[in-house]
Amino acid sequence: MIEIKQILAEKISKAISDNWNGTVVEAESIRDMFEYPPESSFGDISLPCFRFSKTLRRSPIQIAEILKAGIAGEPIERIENVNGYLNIYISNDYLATTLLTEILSGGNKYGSQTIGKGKTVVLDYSSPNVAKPFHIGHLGTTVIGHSIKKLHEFLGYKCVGINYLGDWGTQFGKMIVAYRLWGNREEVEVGGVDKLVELYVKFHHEAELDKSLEDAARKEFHKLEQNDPDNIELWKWFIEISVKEYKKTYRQLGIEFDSYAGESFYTDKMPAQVEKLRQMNLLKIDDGASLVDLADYNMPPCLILKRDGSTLYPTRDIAAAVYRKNTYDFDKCIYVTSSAQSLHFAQWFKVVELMGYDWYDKLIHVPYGTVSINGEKLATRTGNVILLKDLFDMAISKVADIMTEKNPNIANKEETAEAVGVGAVVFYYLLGNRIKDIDFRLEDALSFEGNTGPYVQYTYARTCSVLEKARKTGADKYTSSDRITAQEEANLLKVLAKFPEKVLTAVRDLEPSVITRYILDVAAEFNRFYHNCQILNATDEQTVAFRLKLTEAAGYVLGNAFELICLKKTEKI
RNA sequence: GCCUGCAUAGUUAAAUGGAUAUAAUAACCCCCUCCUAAGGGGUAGUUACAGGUUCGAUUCCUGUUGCGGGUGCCA
Repeated sequence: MIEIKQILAEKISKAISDNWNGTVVEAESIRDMFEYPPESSFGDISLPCFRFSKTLRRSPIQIAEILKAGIAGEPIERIENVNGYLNIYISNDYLATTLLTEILSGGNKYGSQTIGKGKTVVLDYSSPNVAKPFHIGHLGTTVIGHSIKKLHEFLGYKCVGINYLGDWGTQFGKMIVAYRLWGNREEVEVGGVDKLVELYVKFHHEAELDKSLEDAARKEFHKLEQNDPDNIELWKWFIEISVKEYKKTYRQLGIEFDSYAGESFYTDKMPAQVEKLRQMNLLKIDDGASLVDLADYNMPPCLILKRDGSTLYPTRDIAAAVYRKNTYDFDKCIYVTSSAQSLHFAQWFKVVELMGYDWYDKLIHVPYGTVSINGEKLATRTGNVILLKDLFDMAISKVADIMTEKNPNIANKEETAEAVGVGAVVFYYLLGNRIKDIDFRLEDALSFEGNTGPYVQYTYARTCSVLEKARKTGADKYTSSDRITAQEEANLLKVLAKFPEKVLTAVRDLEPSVITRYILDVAAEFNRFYHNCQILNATDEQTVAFRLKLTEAAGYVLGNAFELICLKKTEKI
C-alpha cells in the first residue's frame, strides 16, 4: 500500500499545482493524509479533502472533484467523491499480479527494509536479578524488548541486545553468608535458582533473629568488592547457575542476547564519570550525599553518591551508557523497563545531557504498564507471584491435552505444545498497548479461542497444511490464472499489503502490539478466505494455483510477523 | 502536596484529529458427507464528568472525579 500511496500522492501534488496556479503541497505530506476507510464500501484508500479547503479556497467537495480527475489510471479501478472524501478503489488486477508477486518474491523478507543500514541500536532489556526467580514481572521487558529488537533488525539496523543482569550489590554478601551456613554445592547444582532463592529467604528469616548476620553479609560483600578469590568464585558460580536457568526460558521464547554484561561489569567505569561530574561543577553535596540538582527541570535531584560514598543506580547507568556509546556507537539506545522507573530515566538522561554528551537524545526509555495477577499486585512477600516457568508449564500441558484429543499422532508433539503454550502467553501479553497496566488473568492467558496465540498459530498451520497437500497431489505445478474471482481473495490481498507499513508504525511507536493486532487481522481474513473459497478443490486448475499463491503469501506474512513478536511458526498443530 | 500514566460494550482490548466507534470474550442462535471446528456466520450491547480549540474530538488543551505509579541515599 505504501507504493500506491506514494503514486497517488505525487499525482495529487501535481493536480493541485496544475489547478491552483502552482500551489505547492508536498507529496510526502499528502501521503500521510491518506487513511483506510472504516468500511470497504468507502473504498480501499481514502483522502479527506477538508484540510485543503482553507488553502485552496474551495469546498472539500469541489476540491475532491477536481483532484479526482488527476489521479485516474493504474492501479486505480475507480474513484468516488463522497461528501469531501475521495474514495479510491484499487484494481483487482493490480492486487492479483503486482502486489502478489511482490509478496511472494519478498518471501520471508517481505515487509523488511534497509532504512536502518549502517546504524546500530543498543537494547537493554529483560535484566533479571541473579539468584532471584524469573517471574511474570519480567515477561514484559523480555518480550517487548526482544520484539523491538526484531523490529529494528527487520528494518536493517544492527542490534545489540544487552541483558543488564542484576549481578552486583549487597545481596551477594547475603547469598555468600547463607550458602556457607546452610548450603552445599550439590544441592545448588541440582536445585538451581530455586535453591538459591530458598537460601536467600532463609537468610532474611534468620537475620531477623540474629542481627549479626547482616554485618557478616556486608563484610562478605566488601570482600567481594576487594576481589577476594573465594568470594569471587562463589559469586561467579551463582551467576552461572542463574544464567543457565534463564537461558532455558529464553530458548522457549526464541531469544538470544548479544551481551550479558551486568551491573558488575560497569563498577570500574563509574569513577571517571563521577570525576567528570565533579569537575564540571554539577555535583552538589547535600546532607553528605552527592547529587545533581534538577530543580530547573522540574525534577527531584539525581543522587550520584550516597553519604558513605558508595554509588547508586543512576551512577551505574550513566557509566554504562558512556561505555555503550564508546563501544557500539549507537544510533539509539533503548531501555525497556516498567513505567514505575520513568522518573529515574528522565533524571539520569538529563544528567547525561548536562554532562555535555551530545548523544543524550539517543537514549530512549520504553516504559510499559505494571503487572498484576488476577487483580492483585505482584508481591513476593504475600506469595502473589507466578514463576514464568510454571506459567509456561501450565500452558504447555493444557495445549498437550488438547493435542492428544484432536491430533494424537502428530510428530514433534512436545515441541509443538511448547511453541503453542508459550505463544499463548506471549501473545496475550503483547496484545494491548504496552503502556497500559495489565492484569494477568490466568483464565484469559490460557484461553485458546478468539484473539489468542493458538488461534493465529493454528491459522499459520492451516496455510502450511494446504501447501503440503498441494505438493503431494501435484497441484503446486498448476499455472495460476492470476485473477481474482472472489471477494475474500481481494480482501486477503489488501490486508497482506499493509504489512510493510505496520512494521514502520510499530518501530516508530516502539509498540509491538501493532504487529500482534495486525496478525489477528491477517488471520481473520485468511480464515474467511479458507472457509468460503475452496483452495485445492476449486473449479479449475488455474484458480487452484492462484489460491495456492494466496495461501503461500498469507503464510509468509504471518510467519514474518510471528518472528517479530517472539511467536514460533508451527507447521502442524 | 508535587510530578506522571490510565479511564471506551458485563469483561479484556482497538481506533496517524475524520464517515454509522472496531474486535474478542461471556449470553443466545446457525454451519463438520467439505483443504485441521483451536474455525466460519448471525442477534444483542460501549467513549467517566464539565468546558475549550476545530469544518470535524475517543484522540489535542484546561478543570473535576476515580484508579495506578513515582517523589534524595533500593533497583
